[in-house]
Amino acid sequence: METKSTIPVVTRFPPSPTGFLHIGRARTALFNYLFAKHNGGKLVFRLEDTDKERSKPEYAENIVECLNWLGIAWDNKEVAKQSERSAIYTSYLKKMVDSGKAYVSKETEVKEGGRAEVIRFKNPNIKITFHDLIRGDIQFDTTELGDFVIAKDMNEPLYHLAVVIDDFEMGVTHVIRGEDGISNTPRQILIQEAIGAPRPLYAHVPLILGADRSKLSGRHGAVAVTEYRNKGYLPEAMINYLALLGWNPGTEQEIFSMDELIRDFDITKIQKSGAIFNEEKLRWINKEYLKKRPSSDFEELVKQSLLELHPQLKPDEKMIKKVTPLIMERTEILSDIKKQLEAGDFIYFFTQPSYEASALLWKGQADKTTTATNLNKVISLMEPLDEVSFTQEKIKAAIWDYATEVGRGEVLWPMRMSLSGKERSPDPFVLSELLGKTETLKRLQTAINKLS
RNA sequence: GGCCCUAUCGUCUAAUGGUUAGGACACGGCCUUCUCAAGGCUGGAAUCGGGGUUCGACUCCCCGUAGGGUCACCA
Repeated sequence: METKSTIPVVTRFPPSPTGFLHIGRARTALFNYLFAKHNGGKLVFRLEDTDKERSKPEYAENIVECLNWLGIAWDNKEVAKQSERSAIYTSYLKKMVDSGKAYVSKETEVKEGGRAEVIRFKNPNIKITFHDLIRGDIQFDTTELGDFVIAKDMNEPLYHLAVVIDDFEMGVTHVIRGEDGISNTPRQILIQEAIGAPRPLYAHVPLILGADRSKLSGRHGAVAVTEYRNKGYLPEAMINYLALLGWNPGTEQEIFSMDELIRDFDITKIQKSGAIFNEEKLRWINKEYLKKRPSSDFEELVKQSLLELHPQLKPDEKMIKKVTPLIMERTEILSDIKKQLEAGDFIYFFTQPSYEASALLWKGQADKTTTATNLNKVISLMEPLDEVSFTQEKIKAAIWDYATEVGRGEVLWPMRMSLSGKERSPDPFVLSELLGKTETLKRLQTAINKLS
C-alpha cells in the first residue's frame, strides 16, 4: 500500500531497556523500518526508560548493538530517552490538570508500594473505533477503563502518557506494534484527544508464538537476538526469516535482501494470526546465505575452532584453506563448525587417523587378505600419478575400473577408512587429493600393515 | 471471567466467488561414485464445525468451537 499522504511517514521503535532485545521486538522494529523506508520516511528509535527500577544501561546497549548487527538503522541522531524528557511531560500534565482532563486523586485504597496521591485521567466514557491497517476497524467501550492512572505525580509520568506525548512531539504517523498493544490503543487515543494530538494510523502485527502457540517467551528456549548471533546465525538470515514470519509479498520468493524487502514490503499483506517460530527453517535460510559467501570468509573461524580444541596443534594454513569448503558444505550455522570438529570430523587432515584393523573391512567381508590386496592395488594404481596431477579426478580415473570390477565398497571403503579413520567422511578421492600423494600412500601402507 | 483478536498441510504460507487448493521448511522413497554432505527427482500431508447468501464458496454473513492477547501507581 502506498500512502497518498503528503506528510512524510514517521514510524518508531520504542523498547524499554528492561531485558535483552528479543526476536519478537526485533521483528516489530524490522516492520517499522521496512514500512518507513518503503515509503521514503523515517524511523525514530526511543528508549522507554520511565521505569527506573527495571531499566538498565546494559540492556539499552544490547538493544542498540543488536539493531546495528541486524542492519536496522534509525534516523534520529540522538537516541531519545524518556528519562531526559520529564519537563515536557510535566508541562502537558499541568495543562491536563488545569483543564480538568486529569486530576489529582486521593487514593482510598492504597496498594502495596502505592502512593496516597496519583494523577488520574478523567475518562469521558465514550466508544472509540479506530482503524487498523492489518485488521480493519476495531471498537472499544472505554467505560470499562475507568479513570486510569497516568502519572505517579506531576514529575513521574506513566507509560501511556509518555508514549502519547512522545509520539505526538516526534511526529509519529504510524504506530506499528505487537498485537498485545491492541488493548492499549483506546487508552492512548483518549489521551491524544485530551491533549489535542492527531491520531496516528495503527497496525498491530501478530505475535511470534512458541511451539505451544502461546506468546513466545524464555520458557520456549532462545528468544534473545544475542543468542542467535552467538549460535552463528548471519544477520541477513535472521532478517530474512523474521520478515517472512507473518509476511510475504505473495510470490514464491523465499530469499530476500534488505533492499528487496524494502522494495516489496506491503504492510497490508501482514498476516492476522500468530506464527510459530521455527528454527529449522531459520537454519535452512542461514545455509542459503552461507552458500552465497566464499569459504575463505570462514577459514579464520575454522582455524580458531581447531586451535581451541587442539591447542598443541600447528595446523598448516594451506590445509585449512583446502578443508574449509568441505566443512562449510556440512554447516548450517557457524557453531556447526566447532561441533563437527568436536565430533572428530576433519581432524584426520591434521593428525594421523586412528582406527581398528577390523574397521577396514567392507560389510560382509571377513577376509583381511582380500582387503590388503585391494589396498595394495590402489597403491600401485596411484604410483604412476605425479604429485602435481594428484587430483581427485585423476585418482578416480586411475582406480575406478578396478573398484567397479572387484566391487566398489571392497575398495573405496577401506581406502576411505585408511585415510580418515572415520565411517563418515568426504569420499576417498577428495581425501587423497587434499592429503597429497606422499601422505596418502603412507596411510594406505599403514593400513596394509595393520591387516597383516 | 470481562473486553479484544484470530482460525488453509506438522510448521511458515499462496489462492481476495469458479485452481486437480500452489510453494517452502521438515519428513518418507529413489537416483547420483563406499559412508557423510551437497544436488536432482518423487511421495504423503490442509481449508475447525454448523447454518445461511450464491448457479458456484478457503474466500462473504451469522452462530458455535478452539486458540491467543489483555485486564498495574510495568512497559
